[in-house]
Amino acid sequence: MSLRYALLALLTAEPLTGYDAAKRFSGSVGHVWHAPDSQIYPELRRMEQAGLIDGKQVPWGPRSTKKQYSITDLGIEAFREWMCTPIEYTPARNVHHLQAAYFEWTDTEHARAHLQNHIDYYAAQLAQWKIIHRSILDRTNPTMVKRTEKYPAEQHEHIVAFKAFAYEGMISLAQTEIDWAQKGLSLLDRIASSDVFYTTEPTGQ
Amino acid sequence: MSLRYALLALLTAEPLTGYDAAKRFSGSVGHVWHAPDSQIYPELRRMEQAGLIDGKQVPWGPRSTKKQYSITDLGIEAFREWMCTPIEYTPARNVHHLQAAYFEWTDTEHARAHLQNHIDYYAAQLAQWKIIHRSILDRTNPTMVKRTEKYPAEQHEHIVAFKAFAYEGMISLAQTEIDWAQKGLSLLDRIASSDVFYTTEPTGQ
DNA sequence: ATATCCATGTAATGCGTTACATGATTTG
DNA sequence: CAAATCATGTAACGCATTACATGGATAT
Repeated sequence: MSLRYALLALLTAEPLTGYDAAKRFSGSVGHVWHAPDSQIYPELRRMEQAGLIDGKQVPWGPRSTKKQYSITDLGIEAFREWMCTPIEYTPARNVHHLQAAYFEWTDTEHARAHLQNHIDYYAAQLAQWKIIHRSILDRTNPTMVKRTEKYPAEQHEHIVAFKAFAYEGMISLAQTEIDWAQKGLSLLDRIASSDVFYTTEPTGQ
Repeated sequence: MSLRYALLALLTAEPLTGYDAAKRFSGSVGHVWHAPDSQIYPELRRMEQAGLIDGKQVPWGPRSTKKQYSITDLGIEAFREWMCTPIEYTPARNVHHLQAAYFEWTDTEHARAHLQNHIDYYAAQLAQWKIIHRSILDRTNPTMVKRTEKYPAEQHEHIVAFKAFAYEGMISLAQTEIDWAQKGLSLLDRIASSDVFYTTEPTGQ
C-alpha cells in the first residue's frame, strides 16, 4: 500500500505520466524509494479508479498522446490522512547482518569482500544522498522548486527542512553501515593475524 | 530465498522442529530475522526435498511424534557456498523516512507522535539487542553454547566475535534511528515556536 | 480439568521482481 | 536513418502476511 502513497507524494508536487513516475523511482528519488514500471502503471490505474488521481490524455508529438495524472481533492485528503496515521514497523530482516554473523563459515578473504562490498554500496548511496540533500538546501532541486512554488514563501523553509531532514536520516544510516563494515574489516585483520583460524570444520557432531 | 539460509544457519547449531524454528524467528532471534510459521513449515519441507536437511520423526510424549530436522552434508555445503557469495542489495524503501519528508502535510502533533513512535520502537529493539549482545559475549546465550560446543576452544572467540559484531551493527542502526528522530523533534520544536506554520493549504494550483 | 505450550498445517491475498512485448517520438 | 528516449503495458513467479484450522502434551 505504500507505493500508492509514495505516488501521491510525488503527485502533490506536479502532474506526472506513468513514465515520469517510473523515471523518478529509478532515478535519484529511486535511492529513497524504488519501484519498477510494471508496478507503477497498474497502481496508477487503480488509483484513478479509486478517484485519488485524475488521468488526462494530453498530446504527445503530432499524432500521439500520453496519460498525465493529477492528484484530486480526494487524493489530497487520502494523502493527508495517511500522513496522520502511524506506520506499522515491519519485522527486521537484515540479510547482510545475518551473513556477517556467520563469517566463521567462510574464509577471511570472502568475509573481507562482503564487507568491502557493503562499504562500496553504502558509500555510493551516501554520495547520491548528499548530492540530493545539497540540492534541496540550496533550492536547485527541480522537484523542490515545483513543490515550493505552490506555497507562500514563509513556508518554504519548513518544507525544505523536512525534505532535508529525511535525507539526513538516510545519510546517517549509510554512514552507520560504513562504520560498521569498517569495524568488521578491523576485526578480520585482528583475527587473521592470530594463529588459530579456519581449520574450517567443526570437530564433530 | 534468504529464509532458507536463515534456517540453515540455525540448523548448523542444532537440530530443530518446525515449531522450534518458528519460535526462534518470533522470539529473541526474531528481532533480527522474522518469519511466520506459515512460511517456515513449507520451506522446511522443500528443503528436505532438496536434500539440504533431513527430517526424522522423533517421539513426543507417549503416543505422538514430531519431526526434527538436521542439516545434511549437502545443506552444510549449500550454506557454505551461500556464505561465499555476495548478497544483492535490494533497493531502498524506507517508509518512515518517506513520511517524515512530507511532514508539512500533517500538523506538529502528529509529526511529533510519529517521531516519538519511531524512538519508542527502536529503543525497544535496542534494549532487546543489547541483552542478546551481552548474552553472546558472556557466553550465557544457549544457542551460542550449543554452537561453540562443536568447535575447538581456540575458535570460540572468533565465532562469538562475529555474532557480537552482527548485533553491534543492529545496535548502531537502532541508535542512529533514535538520534535522527530526536533531531526531528528538535526541528519540530523550532518550527512550532516560529509564527508561520500550518495555514495548511497551498495557495493555489 | 483447564490453560498453556507444543506441533503442524492450509488458503487467500497482496506486494515485488523479472521477463517479455510493443511502438511512437525525438535527437544526432 | 539509427539510436536513444518516451510511453505503456502483460504474464509468471516467488516471497510474505494474515487468517483460518486442528489436535496432542504438559503443568498447575
